[in-house]
Amino acid sequence: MARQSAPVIDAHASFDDFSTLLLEWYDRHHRHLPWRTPPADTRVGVLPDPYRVWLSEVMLQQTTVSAVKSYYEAFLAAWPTVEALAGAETEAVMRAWAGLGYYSRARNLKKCAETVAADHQGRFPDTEEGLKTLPGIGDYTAAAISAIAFNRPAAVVDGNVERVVTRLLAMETPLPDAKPLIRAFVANILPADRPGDFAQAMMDLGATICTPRNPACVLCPVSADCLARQNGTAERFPRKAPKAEKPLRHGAAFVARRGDGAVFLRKRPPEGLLGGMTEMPTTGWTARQDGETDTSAAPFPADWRDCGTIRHVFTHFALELSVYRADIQGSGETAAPLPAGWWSSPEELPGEALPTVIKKAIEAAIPGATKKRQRDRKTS
DNA sequence: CATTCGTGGGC
DNA sequence: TGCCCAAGAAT
Repeated sequence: MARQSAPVIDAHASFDDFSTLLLEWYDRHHRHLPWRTPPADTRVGVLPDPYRVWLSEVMLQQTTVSAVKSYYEAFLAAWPTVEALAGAETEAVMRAWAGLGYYSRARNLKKCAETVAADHQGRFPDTEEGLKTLPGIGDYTAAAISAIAFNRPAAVVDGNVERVVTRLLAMETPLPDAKPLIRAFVANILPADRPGDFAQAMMDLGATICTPRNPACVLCPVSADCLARQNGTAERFPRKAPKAEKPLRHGAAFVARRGDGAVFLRKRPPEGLLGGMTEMPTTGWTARQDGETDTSAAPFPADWRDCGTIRHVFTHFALELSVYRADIQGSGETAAPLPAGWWSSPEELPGEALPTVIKKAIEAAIPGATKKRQRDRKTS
């Protein structure tokens, strides 16, 4: 829209001091994060390990900093280099990723490490174009790695930057249509000397000052440049296309417990929802509830007992899962042959590649079963 | 290009 | 409680 391109051009001149003010703020108020090299170091040419930048950026895709921290530390301890990760077992990576969500990221992480180790001598490409050829690295992550790990002038646009820029310009164009305009604006104001710090400064500003609700405009280093601030409409940006409503799906899950406490598990298909992760036998999750028990869909005949229903909300649908438990006598022999899978002992179960929704279902059937064993509580 | 992909926290 | 959101990518 012509109406939107004009402000971007005008902005270039009037936002001349923007980067200076933002970087001065970042030098004093930047967040301290495990994967970050502080500006005192980057300013003298000390850059972070690209492997660590990549690992953190993939984990941070649609995921909060607080959720990522412990996973990042665990991955770095288990696999300190891209070669180490390339040599890991995929199943070990899936177990370590369990609970973080968006599990295709874990498989792509492993594939990417293998490619970098085998085809790039263990070194990540330094250009956006080169990085984007790798699995799991898209527009944002390629720009972020190029800027942060190699200090190249890439326009890094994530959700934070979208919010900051649409407010600065009071941009009426809704997302995602506004994305090219935002990228062009960022490319125009990008400081040639500190592109990595600039990218992180924009994200820190969005995360700590220019927040979705109740932005702290009074503390903002660039509030004088902000059109939404002048209009008192910061919270109205960014504008977004209306979202589709979430359908409700139903299903049933079957927790078979052996005499020694082991639980029967299987692996989900490698692609799609919770791809490659571990679960107990379940029905499909599109079946309509008919008011009758679902035990006719059980993986084998047994005395299936109703353990209630759990609810779980995914990105694009909600799930009501009926949970059943059967106690199998002896060492797991059933009236019918078992489907593909394995028995997981009480010691192994907490470390399996169990998504959160599956853990919730197991907990409904066997309280405490997925929790890592705690030391005996002393009655102090 | 619209849809498909998790989860936990904040209000 | 329900809705929004978080350093998006793949198809």
